[in-house]
Amino acid sequence: MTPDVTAPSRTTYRDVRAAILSRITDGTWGAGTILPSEMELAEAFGCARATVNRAMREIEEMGLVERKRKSGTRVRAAPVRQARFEIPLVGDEIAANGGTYRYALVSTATLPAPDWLRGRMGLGAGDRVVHVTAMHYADGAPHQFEDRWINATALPEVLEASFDKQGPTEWLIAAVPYSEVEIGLMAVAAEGPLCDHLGHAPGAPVFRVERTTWWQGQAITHVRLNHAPGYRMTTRY
Amino acid sequence: MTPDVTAPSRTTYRDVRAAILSRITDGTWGAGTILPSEMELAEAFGCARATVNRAMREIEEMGLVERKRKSGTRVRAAPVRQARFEIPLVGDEIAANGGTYRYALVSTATLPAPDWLRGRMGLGAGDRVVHVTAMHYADGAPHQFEDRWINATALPEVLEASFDKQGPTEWLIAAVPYSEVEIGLMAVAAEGPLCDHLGHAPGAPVFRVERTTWWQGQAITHVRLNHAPGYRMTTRY
DNA sequence: CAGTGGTCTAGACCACCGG
DNA sequence: CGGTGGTCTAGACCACTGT
Repeated sequence: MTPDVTAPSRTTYRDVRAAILSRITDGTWGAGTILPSEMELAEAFGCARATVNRAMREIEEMGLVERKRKSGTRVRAAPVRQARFEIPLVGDEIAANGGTYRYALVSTATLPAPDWLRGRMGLGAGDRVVHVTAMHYADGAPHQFEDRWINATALPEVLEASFDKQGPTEWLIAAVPYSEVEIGLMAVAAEGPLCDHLGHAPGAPVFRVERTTWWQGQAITHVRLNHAPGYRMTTRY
Repeated sequence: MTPDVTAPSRTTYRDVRAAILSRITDGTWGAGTILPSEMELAEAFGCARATVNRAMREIEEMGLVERKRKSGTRVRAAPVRQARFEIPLVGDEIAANGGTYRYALVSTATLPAPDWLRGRMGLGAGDRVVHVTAMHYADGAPHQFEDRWINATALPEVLEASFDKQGPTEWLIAAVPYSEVEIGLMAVAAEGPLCDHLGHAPGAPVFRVERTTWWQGQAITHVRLNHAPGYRMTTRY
């Protein structure tokens, strides 16, 4: 047997995905087009149907097509655009950008949960929380002001924790397994301690990330991450 | 043969995924743990390795585990948290919240690309752009001020387009196949026409989504979507 | 080198749903 | 009803990488 010299490796699901994607993005298969069935594509590409299926599932997940049994796969008119943003630890984010990270605890206190927090976290009247504020610096300049509340009823260990050297985020990661998270992004006006710590003028626009974390149905922590002027959250897709 | 009355259907990849997830989220498999190999899990769950593989791939995609050949699957210490935000058409977003949507064109103009835009979009000195500004209302109240620039050199049809009744986003979706997008989120201070249209006081914090769209290596459009006070972008995961 | 994940295959059965 | 996607299987080969 003379082996096939041009030895084309098998068709991979990446090949199929790329081929289909390019037909969609170059307009060959415009919005509303029904794509050939998986069987037909498998034959056309010379591969198994499972391979086409995986390619198609990924394209569907990207939001470019809509799949339904019997009716087939249709190119979406208005792609469900979804952007993915990485939510790294602030220290990692700064290091990734080549900066030097520094952490500084500002304050800690244990107190009954204020009303607005009880609503957010679904706490009862008797629940106590630990309130931590801290600063994160990049290359010596203020980068983020962290304002965090931790449910001491659900997580009594927090009463023993010190956040002198280690930020509350790191402590929580070690203390609590994976959890459900609700994130909100917004623009707010700088006021109070925020101005002092971030060097904002009062009323200046602050980019804020608000995050509430739940574990097994209980709210564990609520945090406001307030960013220094000029901060942008970006992504490509 | 008496058929199995309790007829357990086969183990699906969802079953496997749920089982593994619960062991991770309840702390049974804490951060750093090396999970059993796919073969072992397949045997344990009584299913094919491909089924375990699919479950594991999805868990990996959620950012909970890290997989490497030979070394196996390890539970991440600091989960690469990635939040997915839906980026719907503003009209759809308002309708989804039960509001009434209204669109109003504010201005259009054709002009040479200003310097800052040439940088963003990679345009040459001679390139012309169409500048469109428009308002989006929810239940009659200002919701979003859109400030968009479209590359007329790459997309000459835009010169004939009217944005009286239809927003530029809708027009672009119909005119350009799927494209690559760069998104930035930020907080800025309200100024100029923004104040008038959104009802912000000058200097008030504005949540802005900036988006640049590319198609086949060419920048097609750059848009700033400025939101009315109180706007939040939220997601859960 | 050997173990782990990465992927493909050929075949099968099933669930859904449009005509 | 019949076609389409959804999924599982058993087996195989491969690519990477720790030891």
